[in-house]
Order: sequence, then C-alpha cells, then structure tokens
Amino acid sequence: MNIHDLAKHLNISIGTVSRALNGRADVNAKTRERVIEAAQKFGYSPNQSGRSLRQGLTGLVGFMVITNREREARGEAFFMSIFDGMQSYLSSRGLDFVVHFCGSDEDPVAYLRRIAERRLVDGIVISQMYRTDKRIDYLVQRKMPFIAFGRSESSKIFSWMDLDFEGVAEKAINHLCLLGHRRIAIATASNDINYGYLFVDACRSSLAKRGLDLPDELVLQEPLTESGGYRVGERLLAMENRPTAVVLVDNTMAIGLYHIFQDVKIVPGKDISIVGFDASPNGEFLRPSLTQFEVPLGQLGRWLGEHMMLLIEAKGTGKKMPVFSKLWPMKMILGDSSGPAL
Amino acid sequence: MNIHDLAKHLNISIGTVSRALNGRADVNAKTRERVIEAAQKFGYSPNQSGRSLRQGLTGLVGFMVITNREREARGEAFFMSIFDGMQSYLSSRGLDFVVHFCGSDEDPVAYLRRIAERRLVDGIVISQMYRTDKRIDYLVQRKMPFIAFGRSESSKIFSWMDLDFEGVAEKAINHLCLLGHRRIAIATASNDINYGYLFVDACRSSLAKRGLDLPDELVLQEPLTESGGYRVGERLLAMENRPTAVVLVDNTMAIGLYHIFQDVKIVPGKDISIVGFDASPNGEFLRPSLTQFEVPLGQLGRWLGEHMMLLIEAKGTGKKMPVFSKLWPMKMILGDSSGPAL
DNA sequence: GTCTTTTCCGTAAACGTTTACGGACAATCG
DNA sequence: CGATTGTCCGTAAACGTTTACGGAAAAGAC
Repeated sequence: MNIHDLAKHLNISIGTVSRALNGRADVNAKTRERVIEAAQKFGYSPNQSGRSLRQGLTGLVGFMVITNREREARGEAFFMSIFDGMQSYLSSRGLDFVVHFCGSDEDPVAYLRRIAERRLVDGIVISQMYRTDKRIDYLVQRKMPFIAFGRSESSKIFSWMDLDFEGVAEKAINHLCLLGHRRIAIATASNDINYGYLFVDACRSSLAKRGLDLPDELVLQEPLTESGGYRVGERLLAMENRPTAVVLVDNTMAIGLYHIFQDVKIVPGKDISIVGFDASPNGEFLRPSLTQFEVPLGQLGRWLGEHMMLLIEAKGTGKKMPVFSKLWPMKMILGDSSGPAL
Repeated sequence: MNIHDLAKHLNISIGTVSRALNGRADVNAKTRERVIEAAQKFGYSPNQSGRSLRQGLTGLVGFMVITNREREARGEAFFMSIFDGMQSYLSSRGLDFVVHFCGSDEDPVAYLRRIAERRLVDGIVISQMYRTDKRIDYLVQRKMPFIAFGRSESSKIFSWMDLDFEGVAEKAINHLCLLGHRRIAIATASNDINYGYLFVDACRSSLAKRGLDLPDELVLQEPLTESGGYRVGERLLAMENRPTAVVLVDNTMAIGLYHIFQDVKIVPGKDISIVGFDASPNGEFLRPSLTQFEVPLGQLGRWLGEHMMLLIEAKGTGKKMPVFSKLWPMKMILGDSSGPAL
C-alpha cells in the first residue's frame, strides 16, 4: 500500500493525499478527514525512504555507543535511562530515535563515517569521548548536527554536555575534609578516557584550595569495573601509610571495593571512608550505604533530545547552528560509607 | 557529493559508477579501480535513502527493546553484550544494526507498527515478550522478517529463540535436591512476563519428578530488581516453616537478597541456599559466591544476527522464510551460596 | 574478411515521496 | 455583471540510487 494506491482508492491525486497527511493548509477539511480515515483503515504510513530522499531528512536521531568488552556490560547500564528520556521527548516531536552500537572490534571513526555518509540520521549524540577525539573533527567538518556527551580537547567549536565532575570533586573533597580527612585517594579510569583525567585534576585543585596535595601514588587508575574496584582495594591495603578516605569516579567499582573490605573486615565509614560517584548501578543497596551523587538521567536524556532538535531545526532552516555547552549538576546523597577520620 | 558528481568527475556515466561500486561483473577492472579510488578520495558513500527506495531494502536490522522504569536500568544491561555480538556479525556481512527503544510511556505495538510501516529496517528482533504478544500477529501478517527473543503463546508460526529455562530449572532443582533440600522457594517475575511463568512451571515439574511439590506460598512474585530481591528476603523471613533453599530467576534480585540476609546475619550456603540465574549483573562478586548459570551473550547475539540474515535473504529472493526455534543452553557455575540442607 | 561472441558502458526507467506551480471554480466586492 | 480574490486540487519535477536493456567496439572463430 503506497500513496498511489491510497489516492486511487479515494479518487484524488497523490499530491492531495500527501498534503492532507502532512497537515498543509491548502486542502479541504472534508477531504483531509477522508484521507486520514482511509490511511488509518489501510494502515498506510509514508515510506521513509521516499520521504527522506525528497526532503533530505530522515526524521531519525541517533546515539552512538561504543561497546567495550573490558568494561563489563553492567557499567553501560545507565545509558538505558538516558535513552528512555531522549526517546520520550523526540517521539513527542515526531522524530524517531535509534541507538548505534559500535562493536568493540570496529574503529569508532570509520563506524561514524558510515552512519553519516549513508545519511542514516539527521543528527547524532556521540558518547564515551576520548581525550582527543577524531569524531569531533569529522562531524564539524561535515556540518552535521551533533552533541558530544562528554568533553574533549579540540580546537573546534562544538556542542557538548557533560556531568559536572568539578562540582562532584569539590563537594566530595569538601565533605571529606570537614570530616577531618587529610590523606585521600582517588580511584579513576585510564587517562585516555577524558573524565578520568578531568576528575583527578578537579580533585587536585579542590585539595590544593585546602592546603592539601594529591601525591601520584594516591591516584589509582584501574578499569571501571567491579574487579577494578577490587584491585583498588588491594592497592590501598598494600600501602604502608594508608589513606583514610577514597573517592571513586564510578559506582561499579564500589561493589568490588566493598567486597575486598568485607573479606578483611574493614568497615566502610568507620575504618575507611568511601565516596562513590553516580547513582546508576545503585549504591543504595550496599551496606553500609554508599555516600554518592545522584543524577536524573531521564531529564538528561530529554535535554539531549531538546537540544538536538534545535540543532536540526537550525540546519533545516539554513540558519547557522547554535553551540551549547552544559555541565550537568549532581547532588550529593549522604550515606554511611563516609565518616570522621580516625 | 553524490553519484552524479562522482561520475562527472570521472567522465563516465552514473550507471558505471554504481556497477563498479557494487561489484558487478560487467565493468572493466581498470575502471572499477579508478571509481573506487575516487570514491575513497572524496568520501563518497551512496545515499541510503536513494538506495533503499530503489531496492526496497534498507540494509538495516533492528532490535526492539522496551525500557521499563519499574525494572531498574541495570537489569537491562545484559542486552549490551547481545548487541555487541549482533553488531559484530552483521557488520561483517555489510548490514547495519540499530536498536529501537520503546519508551516506557508508549504502546509497544504502535511503536513497532511505526517502525515497520515507515520501513526503517529489513528485519527486527523483538524482545521482552509478553505471554500473549500482539507484536507477533502484526509481524506475521505483515510478512516481515523477525525473531522473537523469548517465547510467547501464539497460534501463529514464527521464529524465536529463548534461554533454556526448563534446563536451568531442572539443573537447579537437581542440584538442590542432591544437597538434601526438600522445601524450595522460587522467586520470579509477574505472570504476564512469559518466562516468569515458564520458569515456575519447569521448577514445579522438576520437583514433581522427585516426588516433591511446590505449594503456592513458595512462589514469590516480585519485581526483578534489587528491591524485589529484598522483598523476597522479607517474605522468606516472615514464614514460619521457612524453606531451606531459594531459586531466583534473575541475578539482580540476588543482590537485594544478600543484603537483607546480611542485615539479619543469615549466611547464604550455610543457613539457606541460593541459586541465581544469569551471569549478567555478575554474581561472582557476591560473597559467598553465587551459584548461578552462565550464558555466552555475545554468541547468542551472533546467532540472532546469522538467523536474521537468513530470513532477510529468503525474503529477498522470494523464497518462503524458514522458521527457527532455539533453546539456548546455560551452564551451571557452582558457587558457595548453595550447600547441604540443614 | 565475415560472422559470432564477448566485453564494456551509456541510457533511461523505476522506487515513493514532497512541493512549486498553475489552473478551475466559487466566493466576494464594487 | 465584470473584476478580483480565495479555495482547493491536479500535474509534474525532483530527490539519489540501481538495473534492465541495448548497442558499440573489441576479440575470437571459421
């Protein structure tokens, strides 16, 4: 069933059918009603390929995720809530939303190029930004609407949004310092992941403001996994001058860390303080409860949807695309895992 | 840059360019080389809309996921590994892969219809099957290639694959019975999720084979979340004639269950036995380690990719589509959470 | 040297839409 | 009643591909 069949059945031209369905003004109310009714009845919906070809727009917004075998799948779970928020907003605006998974064995830049060149989407959110990320240069040069979820060092001007790592660092350090901690370790990701680097830097300057320093041996780089957290625990236990507190950049790590502490009968919040990061793999079920930061991921997804829409509309009307940047605030949730320094 | 520009630049016709790039036989080797080189140089890649329109194929395979606010995002994490496997296989066969997230506030059937009618994909995997699922009827009637990930009661003939719940139930019950357990509880999902129902049924018949029964009060239906697991624990503790073992249909539950047991100083594997389900939110980090089942999700994704390909190819060549059904086996991993009955 | 075959390429029609344009007719105006 | 305006609709071109078809030139066969 295509537009011709429908038109023939109604005894009108395809032009009128198209106009009727697209809500154009120059069509009789009565006719429009008949068309919509018939479309309904026959389950007609315009072929997106034909549509895209004519309009140069696909009506699709993409979100690129890089699957990562090293990081356990669980770590990626918080994307789900973001997707939910984005989908919900975009579908209310008549756009569809799809997620593109770049396999762990593919080159992210080549993957993205394929999506862009085949014109599969009108705009795309890219995530898991590297410290320098070729994807940005490519998309800027191609003038394709995109938002980077995560900052990246780049000479180009581009739109991004990111979690407020600096704010988190400041709040975490402040909280621990008020509790009397002086020697604080930071567990973070490897340096090529941008936020690992950002977070350590932010902690360092928050500490400096209070006259404290962050020696290199207290920066523990491990994979953002449960086993990574376990490794962090092992390294902490091996230190002669053990820190009294540790800040994690990822909650998945907290689970591994709790386990090793449980094994050696160290109680978080009493013998050592722990501050976790985000609320996705929920730390609320850890005992003692984890002091951590909360982020409304659904809202964040909606924000991405709204701003993607703005970019696409600007491009569609020939105006120059606006440039956003946004640090998403996070709220500290006090748990029992952080207590006074010994 | 489109095919006309490229052809003009090479001083040949667009037909030849197209044939050269699509690997047709009737084009001179020398010419083909020139074309490919130029396409490379200018970053030309055919517009997918034009292509789809002509061929009636999008070169895209979809995977439909229903996001669910009740179930915490974490539960959905194991999809990530499946996506990785599917993407990896399909991209090696020149197909693209996208994931469609049906928002928690949308009707899954309407959502799927939109995808199908707009012809966004050539084939689709649908997941989170309901016990009776309208999506199946729709796709069958539309003759669209699809695979259901999960079984469903339906009068239609369709392809599906599912985890081997019966096998898991049998192995779990056998294991516990050999350890001397006689009173075993089952924690599962609500009845409209198909596998909750299947799993309980399978456990019941495995128990029956051994002369045991499964009274209704030992079937604990709770959400497949950590808090659901906590609730299961509460209900177990409240029983006067407490079971000596419990089988979970979801590992996320195990985390909540462990926590409540920790709170009241009940040790899994000693005071009560626990058998978990799948290996996605890894139970291996629970202490004592969880007895659970392992499933290679990447391979499972590849299977889906391969068979989707077969369906699409069959439809493309006009042959009638084959029908598959597959129970995916799972392997029991012994942990310390299951021990002799008291 | 003629006839047949092969190799290669250009032409043009389709795929299903949207939309600029113009025209038919009715309505309004003076 | 003629002129103007407005309402509605049909026509046809365009979007970027792929591919059936036919034909020119080259190669091979006798």
